[in-house]
Parts: sequence; structure tokens; C-alpha cells
Amino acid sequence: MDKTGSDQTTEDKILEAAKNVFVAKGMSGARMQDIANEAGINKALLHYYFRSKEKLFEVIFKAAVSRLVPRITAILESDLPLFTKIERFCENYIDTVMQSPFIPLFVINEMNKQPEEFILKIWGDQKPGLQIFFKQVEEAVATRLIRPIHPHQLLTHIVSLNIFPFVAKPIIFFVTGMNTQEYKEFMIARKKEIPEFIINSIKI
Amino acid sequence: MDKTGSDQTTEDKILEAAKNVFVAKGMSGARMQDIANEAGINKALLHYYFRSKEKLFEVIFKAAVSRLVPRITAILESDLPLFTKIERFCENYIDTVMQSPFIPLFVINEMNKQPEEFILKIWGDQKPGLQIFFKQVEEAVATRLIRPIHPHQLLTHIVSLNIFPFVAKPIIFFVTGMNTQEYKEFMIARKKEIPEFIINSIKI
DNA sequence: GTTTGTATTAACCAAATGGTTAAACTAAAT
DNA sequence: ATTTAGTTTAACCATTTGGTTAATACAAAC
Repeated sequence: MDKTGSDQTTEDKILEAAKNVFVAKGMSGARMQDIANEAGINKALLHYYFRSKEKLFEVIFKAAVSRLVPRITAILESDLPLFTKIERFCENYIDTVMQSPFIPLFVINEMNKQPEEFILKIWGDQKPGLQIFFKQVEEAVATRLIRPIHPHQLLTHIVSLNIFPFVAKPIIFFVTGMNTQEYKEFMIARKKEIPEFIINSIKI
Repeated sequence: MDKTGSDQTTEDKILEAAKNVFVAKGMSGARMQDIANEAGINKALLHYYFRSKEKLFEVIFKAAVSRLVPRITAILESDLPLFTKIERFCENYIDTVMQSPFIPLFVINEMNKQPEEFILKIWGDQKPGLQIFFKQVEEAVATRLIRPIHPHQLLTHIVSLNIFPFVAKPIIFFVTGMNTQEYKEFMIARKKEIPEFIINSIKI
């Protein structure tokens, strides 16, 4: 099967190419011929391996989401102290996304396109177990460990600070004049910058 | 021209419909027939009024961007004290976007699709005048008004906290159980929450 | 009522699109 | 060498797509 010296299967080639094209054009805008071109294969193979555009998309979507969501919610659901939780969340999130930087934009788009379907696909009919985190924040406020802040606002701050810089990459490059290596270091630095920023803000 | 009792021109109907479809499907994925359907008009009118899909898209893109970028950079370029600047930026930004909540996602997508073209279209060959803000942050650090923080990191924090919650609307709804009115109040509250959060973090 | 300019429509067009089909290719097993 | 199973290809198909065209409708001016 492998006769060109490359060790990538046709299936893997398709998945990689499809990911790039779906990210660039969205599901509707992506062309099967473009995916085939990018993968360096004949278009009929897309159907041979994945049956339809929709199914191909589904595979990539599932892979993206399953890489992100479980470990993120696991941290927030754990018994760790609040500040440790924030630190772990940030470190974990940024590490995860740096390995697949397309995920935030991809997930954001899908989430906004069909919100109900998106949520159903990821969580079914359950709710993410964030009550533990919310209660923890409320307790920390009540015991004056942290300033008064609504748990929803705090979670939004945390997630915003972690996600947005990935989708803002082009503008960060432009505004700061960073190159690729500098951007990478910038994002790695954020693993500590963000929790420090947050904890400094809420700590009494 | 107006014979149905509605005071919207055909052109306005097209623009509104196109905005919705472009936001939902992206430029590639948007279908002219879908836009015509949403506007309740004959497809040929799209070409009569706007010549081509690309030109139609351009009009909407320009309108979106011109509503956001100038006032945001103007605040950062001004002579206001640093903390006032942060407060003004957040208040202004959230007010602006709440009037056209589709803008962040729209702009984020365009920015990531073709970064160079995006930047060229908005700024031409100039640079946004953010040096004033960056120097201000450095001075504030030097004079121990604020904790040491890199200006690039601070700007990224500020913009992240303001933009992301708009594109995260579906997940915020889901995770918090908010309804539309509650979400609106939540976002209005952020006009004060965000600068407070930031200033508490950096202030010595 | 007629003319003029603008707006709207339905039909049409060539190209693009997702998907299908059958033949050809490849490699392993016999 | 032949058979088998899996992979790949080029051609094909019906439908969709952005855009065009000519006729019709509409409203204002004369």
C-alpha cells in the first residue's frame, strides 16, 4: 500500500487534508475536490473511505471535540483547591490546543452554526458537571478567600483568556510583529501568565 | 417601491439576509439562492443590486469592520490614563458589539481565512497606532503603578475578555442555564466586571 | 394616456458539485 | 502463474450554483 516512502495511509491523508479545508471553508464551503487535491488523491477515494462529505466531517469533528472537552471538564469537576484548579486548567488547556491549534476556531464555528445540535452531540442529554466548580467559587467568596465574583463571570474570564488568543493569532502577529517562534513562546508563557493574572485579581 | 407596508428597501432586505447567511455558512458556503430566500426576493435581484456574491460580501464585511475597529483603536491611542483607558475600551467595545453581535465571529473567521488580505483591507500598509498604549503600560510598570506585565500579554487579556463571550454565547447559555434576557444582563454586567477584574489584577 | 427609468421576474446557461460506477491496479496467498 | 481482496482511477451522472437575459411590472413625470 505504501509505495512512495511516505508512511501515511490514504485515510490519514484524507483526514489531514479535510481538516485543513473544513477549517478554512467550513463544512458547506469545503469542496470535496479541494480536499482530494490537498490530500493528493482521487476524489472518489473520499467516498470509498468515508462515504459522504457529512460523514467525513463528522469524524473530524468528533476527534476535535473528544480531544478537548473531557480533560477540561475533569479538572473543573475535581476536588482540587480553587487556585490549583485554575492553574491546572490553564496549563492543560494551552498544552492541549497547542498540539491542534485548529480546534478552537473549528469548535467555535460549529457551536454557533447549530447550537442545539452541537451541544447534543457533545453532551447528549446530560449537563457538564460544573456545579462543583460553581459551588467552590461561591464558598471561596463566602469565606473571603476571594473577592466577590459571580461563578459564571469567573468561568467566562478563565475560558476567554485561554481560548481567544488561539483564534486571534493573525491579529496578534500583526499588532506585535511576532514571528512563529515568538508566538509559540508567547502562548507557552500564557500557561503561567493567565492563572497569575486571574489569581491576582480575585485573591484577597 | 414600497407596497407591502414594510419600510425596508430591497437593498436593505438583501443586506440583512446576506449577513445572516454569510455568518452561518461563511462566504464559500453561502448560497445566493439561500440569501434570496431569506430576503424573500428573486435571486436575480442580488446581481441587480450587488453584481456578484463577492461584492455583496465585501459590502457586509466593510460595514462590520468599520463599526468596530476605529473606535477601539482610538481609545487605545488616546492620552487617557491607563486605568481609564481600560474602562473605556471595555464599555465601548461591549456596547458596540451588543448592537451587532455577529461581528466578532464574522471578523474572527475572515481574519483566519486569509490573514494577510484581512489585514491589508483594514489597515492598508499602515500599522495600528498601539505604540502609545504599549509605552504607557511599560511606563506604568516602570513607575510601579502596576505589576510587571508585558504589554502584549495585557492587550491580549483585555481583548480576549471582551470578545470571546460573544462567540461563546451558545455554550454560556448551556453551561449556565441563562435565557436571552439573562445573557444580555450578563454581558452588560461585563462592562464593569472586566475592567474591575483587570485593574484588580495589575494594580499594585 | 404615453413615456421613461427603475425594479422585478422566470427562464436560461455553463460550470461546478457530491456522489456513483466499472475497470484497472496492487499485493498477498495459493 | 492464478486467484483474491483491497485500493485506486477516470469517466460519468443528476443536481446545484453564480450569473445572465429579456420580458414584464411599477411609479413618476409629462
